[in-house]
Amino acid sequence: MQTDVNKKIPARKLSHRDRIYQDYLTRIQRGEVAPEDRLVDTTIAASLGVSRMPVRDAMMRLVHEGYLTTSSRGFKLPVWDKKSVLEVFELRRLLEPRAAGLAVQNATPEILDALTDAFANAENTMASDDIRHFYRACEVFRNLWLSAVPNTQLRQMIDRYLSQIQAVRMVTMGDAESHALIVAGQRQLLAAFHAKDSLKAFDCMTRYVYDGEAKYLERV
Amino acid sequence: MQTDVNKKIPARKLSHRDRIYQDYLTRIQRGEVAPEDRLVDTTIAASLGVSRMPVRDAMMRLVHEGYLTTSSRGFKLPVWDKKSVLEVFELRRLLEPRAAGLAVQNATPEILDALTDAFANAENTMASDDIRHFYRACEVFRNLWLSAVPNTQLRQMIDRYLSQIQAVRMVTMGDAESHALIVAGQRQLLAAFHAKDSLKAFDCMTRYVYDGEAKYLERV
DNA sequence: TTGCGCCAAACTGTATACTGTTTGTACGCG
DNA sequence: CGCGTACAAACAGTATACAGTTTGGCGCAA
Repeated sequence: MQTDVNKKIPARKLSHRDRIYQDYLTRIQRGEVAPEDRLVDTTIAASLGVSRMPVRDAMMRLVHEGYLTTSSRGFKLPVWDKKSVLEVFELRRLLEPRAAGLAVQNATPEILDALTDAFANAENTMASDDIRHFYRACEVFRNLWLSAVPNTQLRQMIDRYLSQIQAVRMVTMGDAESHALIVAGQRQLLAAFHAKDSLKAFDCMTRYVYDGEAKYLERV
Repeated sequence: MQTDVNKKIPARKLSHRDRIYQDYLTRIQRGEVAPEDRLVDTTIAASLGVSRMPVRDAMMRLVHEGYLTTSSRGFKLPVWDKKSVLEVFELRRLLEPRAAGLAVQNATPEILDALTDAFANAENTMASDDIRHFYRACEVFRNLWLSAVPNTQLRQMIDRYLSQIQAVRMVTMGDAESHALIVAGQRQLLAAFHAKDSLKAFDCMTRYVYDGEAKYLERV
């Protein structure tokens, strides 16, 4: 099919496979894929006007990274049982406080400013009707402080499991109480960043994760 | 080509892709792939009597998991710079002490026995001429106590980065001093397991990782 | 109506082919 | 002898085809 649309531009480095991977990764991370959706490579390929192979490659990569599962009838979102979610909370308690502390030590003024803006945005959209919008603001805030973590390996690990438990976060995102908790945690973390207080960042990240776990346990 | 050798046996669940993946994963983990080796899908496919696709799938999976890199001329082992290695040591300090503590609490008598045997094996082969043999014994010991970690997510994370820095471990495995350090660490950990002392396991794992890092820094 | 089995469609895994790109090399020009 | 260029081979990405397997539904019988 039409694979040679714009071959003249050498800046076009990304292959179909990588673009499809990125596309569906962000879709999954944004919660735009429903648990009942069945992602079938042939269907997606037809809709994109490419062959099955690059779609298949992208889907299988997502499977290996834990974002999808393959169940002999299309790719689907994995179901996270309570045990796995609690295990991830334990991981978060181990990694994120340290990451926050390191990020504080490493944050540039630009990141600080961006973080301040992102927090204001999240705070404003907290009471918004559109939960999705609030969620996106939180995502921006998180990605910002994570970008200041100098330990690349650590950052990638956090990135990985955080987006995997996306569906779970949607669950606890339902009520206003959780929103207030999240924004309060962000506020404290932001204060720690401004104060260059890495220990405070460590502590408030610890509390933040614990609070999140408690909220999750409240709602099953 | 011959894909239908033994289709009658329904237990034969593994696809070519998965078998090739497993095969090369263990080869990489065992250090049987040299840094200068170039793994080319067509060549491997020809040698295995299968088509390029399953080999390619397996290689790309290994790439995405960090075991290989794709450099426009075959797949090769990734080069780990000092910074990345130190970052992984930081990760290990965060995760492995906790994992060891949990493993102690969760270890069954069978695992304890196996661990004792594995330690004896490692101790015996320490002075052996065959470094590879000693290394394998250490691998067995490590996999054993890791198998007792109840937190699956945590275990998988440790598994992932540990085998990635395989090449690095080969570096520090060179001298007898390191061997003694490793065996001493294993002895203490084993004692903690027998004493059901999870805090001791936590502490001695912490020291073990620190010692490993120091040894690495000695040898650049 | 319910249970059983069969069949067609859906889907996965693999094979093969083709295209575009990169790399190594050898030849020609300076 | 050095340097650039062009050509061939190697290799990655994608397309297409096909076989084997699973699934869901339909018909038939109890």
